[in-house]
Amino acid sequence: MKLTIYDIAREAGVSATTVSKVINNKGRISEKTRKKITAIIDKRHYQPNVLASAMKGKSTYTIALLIPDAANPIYAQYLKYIEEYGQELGFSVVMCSTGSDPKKEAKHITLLKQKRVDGFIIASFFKNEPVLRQLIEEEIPLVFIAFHRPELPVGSVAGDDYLGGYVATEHLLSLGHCRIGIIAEEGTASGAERPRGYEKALINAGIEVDKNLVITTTDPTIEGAQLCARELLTNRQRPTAIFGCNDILAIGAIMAAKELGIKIPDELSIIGFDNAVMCKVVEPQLSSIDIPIHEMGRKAMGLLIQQIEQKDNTRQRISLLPELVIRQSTARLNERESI
Amino acid sequence: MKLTIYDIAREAGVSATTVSKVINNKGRISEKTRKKITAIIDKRHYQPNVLASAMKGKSTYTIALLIPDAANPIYAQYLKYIEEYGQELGFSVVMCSTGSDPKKEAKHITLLKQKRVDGFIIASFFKNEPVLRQLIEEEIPLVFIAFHRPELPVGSVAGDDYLGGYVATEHLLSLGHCRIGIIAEEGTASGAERPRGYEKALINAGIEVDKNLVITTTDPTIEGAQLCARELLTNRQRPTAIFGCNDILAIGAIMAAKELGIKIPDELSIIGFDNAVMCKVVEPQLSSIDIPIHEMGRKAMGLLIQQIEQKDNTRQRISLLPELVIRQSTARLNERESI
DNA sequence: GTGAAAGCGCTAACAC
DNA sequence: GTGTTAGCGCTTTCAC
Repeated sequence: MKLTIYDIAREAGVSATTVSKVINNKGRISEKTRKKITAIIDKRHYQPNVLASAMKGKSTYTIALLIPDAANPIYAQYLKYIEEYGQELGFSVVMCSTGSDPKKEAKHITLLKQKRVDGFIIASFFKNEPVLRQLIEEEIPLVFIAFHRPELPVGSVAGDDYLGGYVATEHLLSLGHCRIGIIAEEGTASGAERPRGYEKALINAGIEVDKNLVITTTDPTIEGAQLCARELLTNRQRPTAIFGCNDILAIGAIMAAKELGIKIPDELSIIGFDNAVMCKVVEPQLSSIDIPIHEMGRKAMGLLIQQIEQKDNTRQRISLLPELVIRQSTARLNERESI
Repeated sequence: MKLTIYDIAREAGVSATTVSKVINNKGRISEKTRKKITAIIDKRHYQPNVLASAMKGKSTYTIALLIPDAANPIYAQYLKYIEEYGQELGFSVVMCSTGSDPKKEAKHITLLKQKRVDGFIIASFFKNEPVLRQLIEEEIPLVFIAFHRPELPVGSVAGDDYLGGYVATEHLLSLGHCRIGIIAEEGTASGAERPRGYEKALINAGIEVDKNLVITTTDPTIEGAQLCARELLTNRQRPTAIFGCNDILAIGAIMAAKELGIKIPDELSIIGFDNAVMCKVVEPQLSSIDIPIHEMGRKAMGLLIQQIEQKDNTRQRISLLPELVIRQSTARLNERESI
């Protein structure tokens, strides 16, 4: 703890400068002194103080990840993979749960700027526009994950939510379903794109979008979705399929169907989105749209590091392709039942 | 970014010291200069450089949380609540996934010591004993969450796993089950305590522990547990109840039962541990043992902050009481079936 | 090849 | 009440 570069220098009979050069592989050092110094460093378990070197303009090798809710399994996965890649590169990641609250967002950003983190990854969305613009203006390395903001000069990587919504709906369509309900989540970026894909797929199939079949909820929990689904399923003309814009929403729909004695998939097909672990656990197992989260996490971290290290100005927008995963919750429309 | 305390001092026509004192509420400053200085700080959006003040021996207001796997929903919850409380107190938390790998553990600790984090919270367990002892020796603030190490002078907060195992087993016993299988996880702290509770409950009930009914797995996934459960259920004399030492393990058992056409809870009762969200999603809904994770997270953070701020030496060991949550996967033993 | 000196932005004695 | 000075541990010219 109290061991400094001077202690090492003294023991090696050289100056602190020389030791610093050895540590950072800079300048010309004779093989002999280099060996001697590294030997002493090892012996004493000397570890340079990152704070001090950061003070001299070097990086802190720390980045911040802002996510709405760390306990949400999907976000937890982003965190995992971002951290995993960061670790390989020698970066630490500080995790910030914002609870989607603009005040907390601002508080975190302020604090972390004071701590001189090298950059930020913002997941899913960000409400505090002024703070965001400030970040961009100050040219602090910044990357979005799980959403795009095409109008902003910020790199981003996300699953293609629009396409995912399209694919999910098309799957249902291909099974003969025409009356397809959708439960969407309000206020998130994906909450807008996925329904757009849904609408597009319907229109392409020559089906008019029925507003009675579209529900948007502000309570994206199983219970909240269950409520929505109940509404959908007690319609005079109930849908034969439901697209839940994420797996939680879809599971809420499964719950509602069970409650109402509606058989899945015989009388009702349900598809989710995200392909979370839960899909394999519910009964029936939930068909879903898989997003390559691992790849997203690494790509986002990669983008950020690029900005940090090379002062690189290219801002990429990366969309990763979703994939349909068919399980037991979707089936061909049973003509007799559909009446 | 480039605004320093000197810029503020100059603008206010005072010295940097005075500004520093205002910021830290130290020494005597006239109300007039204080007002003037704070006004300028606000106007210029000046934010002190935490690195620089940390260099002068102050804290970094950053702590590290080491967990085996960030994507595990249970750990993600610890993270969430620790971060939440930390934030209230002005602390950032850097998240480290160790993958239970001693090398990674060491790498993280080394790096974070270089970054002068104020302290560490280690979750679930820690393999690298030498590194751990080093940490203790250096008197770096340290707290364990989700496990105890009574022989070490380290504060810790955990659910009472022993009691939890006892309660789970007793619940099964009270329903008339005598042949109770258990699927445990190898290598974790809770992986040892929960089975101990199970054994104690059996012994108290006058039932001998049958080693054929105890399985320990190194693969704590649904699939891994499914394998174990299959083994248990294809025994010549199969158990009438299974205690999964965590919910994932219990869900694996549910899967195995379904696969073998064994009805739950009519022919087989299953209980899990942790009371994760998944319990409500599986069919039948899983009885489980609830651990007050929120409280654990806050208590752990509180313990750590105490050590950091007050150089407090009392090392508390806090055990939080688990609670039985009965759902649909456990039922009274059907005498006819039990033969 | 190596070292002396200056300074990153801040705080803590210790004057005044 | 306020300022001067020194220094945290490191890196970086620039001189030798």
